[in-house]
Amino acid sequence: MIDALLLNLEQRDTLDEREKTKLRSLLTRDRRIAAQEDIVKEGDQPTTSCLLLEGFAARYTITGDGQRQLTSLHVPGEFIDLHAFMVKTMDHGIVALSPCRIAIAEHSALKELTETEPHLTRLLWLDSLVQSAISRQWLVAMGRRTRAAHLAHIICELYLRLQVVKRVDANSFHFPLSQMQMADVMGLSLVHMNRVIQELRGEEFLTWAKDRITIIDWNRLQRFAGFDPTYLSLQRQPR
Amino acid sequence: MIDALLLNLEQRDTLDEREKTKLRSLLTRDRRIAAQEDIVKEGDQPTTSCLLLEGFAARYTITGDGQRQLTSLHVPGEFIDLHAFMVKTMDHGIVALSPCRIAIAEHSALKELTETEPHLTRLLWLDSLVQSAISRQWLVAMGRRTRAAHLAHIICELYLRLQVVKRVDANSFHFPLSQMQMADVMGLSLVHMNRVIQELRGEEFLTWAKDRITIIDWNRLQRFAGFDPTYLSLQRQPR
DNA sequence: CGATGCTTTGAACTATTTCAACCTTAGTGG
DNA sequence: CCACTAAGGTTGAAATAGTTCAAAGCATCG
Repeated sequence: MIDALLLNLEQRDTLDEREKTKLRSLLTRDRRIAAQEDIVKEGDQPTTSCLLLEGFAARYTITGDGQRQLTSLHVPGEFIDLHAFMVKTMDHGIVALSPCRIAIAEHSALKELTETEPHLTRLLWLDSLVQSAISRQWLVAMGRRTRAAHLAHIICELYLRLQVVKRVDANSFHFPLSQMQMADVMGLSLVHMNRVIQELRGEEFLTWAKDRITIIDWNRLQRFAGFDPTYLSLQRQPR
Repeated sequence: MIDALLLNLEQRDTLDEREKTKLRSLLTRDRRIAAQEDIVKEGDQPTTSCLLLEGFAARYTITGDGQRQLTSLHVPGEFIDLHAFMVKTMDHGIVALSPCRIAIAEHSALKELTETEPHLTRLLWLDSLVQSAISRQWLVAMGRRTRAAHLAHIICELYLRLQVVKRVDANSFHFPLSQMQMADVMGLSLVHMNRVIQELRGEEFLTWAKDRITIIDWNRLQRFAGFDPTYLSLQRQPR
């Protein structure tokens, strides 16, 4: 069930059988969530944390005047609210952007893991550090790149994150977000988002139709985006 | 020496004497850095991590076309590159925005701490989670708030973070960043940054002259910024 | 077939950048 | 002490980027 999590962690370090068993025993129950439904709401004080098994999810915040900003996108194999176990109160919501399946871990079991499994603890901590690094790159893209380069950067990043968990097929991947949802990722209006997408299409970096993105020229796209994958920490080494 | 760190951690949970001693023994050497100098460079693979003791520091990334984006600001009591101990290669630089003093911890000692001190490990992890939460709020402000509200939000946040480590004096605090540095925080041109600052001055939310910001009306500023401090996790509770 | 939700387009309006000065302050050497 | 300089702050005006409003196109579903 938790294959995607193992792919994610084993991309960055090696796990022994005992550790894998421990993780499996941590994540027992699973749950299905419909598209557009909240997985966790702002203000919640959950007693469990969720691992995304299938689908796309996002963190979001609604501002006082009702606008929405998505602050991260999540793909299978990522913990989406692991931090709730130390932070206690959710300062943001998490929404399923497509039908999702999640596995659930009790906070008491996570706390016990930090007491008895220092290596696994470090790897889960690393997972949250990679998520931080992603947020920083999003800030760079939002603040100092052109909108087209910002979008290209997001697509490069998703391509690699999805590749790790075997959700990439040749040069294409399933990507079910609407242009409005992407506008909420990039902080743009829907109209402008549409024009930015057309810019990438026009330059023939990619095709994007229905629910599928296909990269036409990875190297050119990467160069255009100013994308450097260092921040994803994708090398396997002892941590 | 590490008083600011203790203020930071004890704001969120209680520490016993043994733990405080452990932290003191971790952070031995200290170092001074001149303003505008790099504390860590992008691409470095440090074998130590730094705690900021005095001054203002920032993470930054330079884009391909030479523009700079600051992705976080740091005040005394915060670890600035704790993550390097698991992430190995720095994907961004860290610069001293004013003269800084830092304390240094060996990665080997930090790793040992994760093996023997689960409670302290969780608190350091929490510190990195709060930094994540801050990045997310910056994304919201950059994407969906007016520029004036974005600036107001940053100031509200700094006010509380500085208050925790006793760097606030009544309603004012020392703030040595130039308008160009602030423009690099907000992803704006210098000219526009200047106009946004004048907007907050004009509304009499604050005064900002020389190196000092004074809040005139905290409640009005907070309301204008759409600021909700939940994300800073400032309540003391067992973690 | 009609309804619904997402995408695309045009045009007017607003926000932001860029360029080019000028102003103010603090420090430096004569 | 004063003239000079450098760095940061402020201003105006033209150019570019992004939003808003309004409408039309295009699939999918019952």
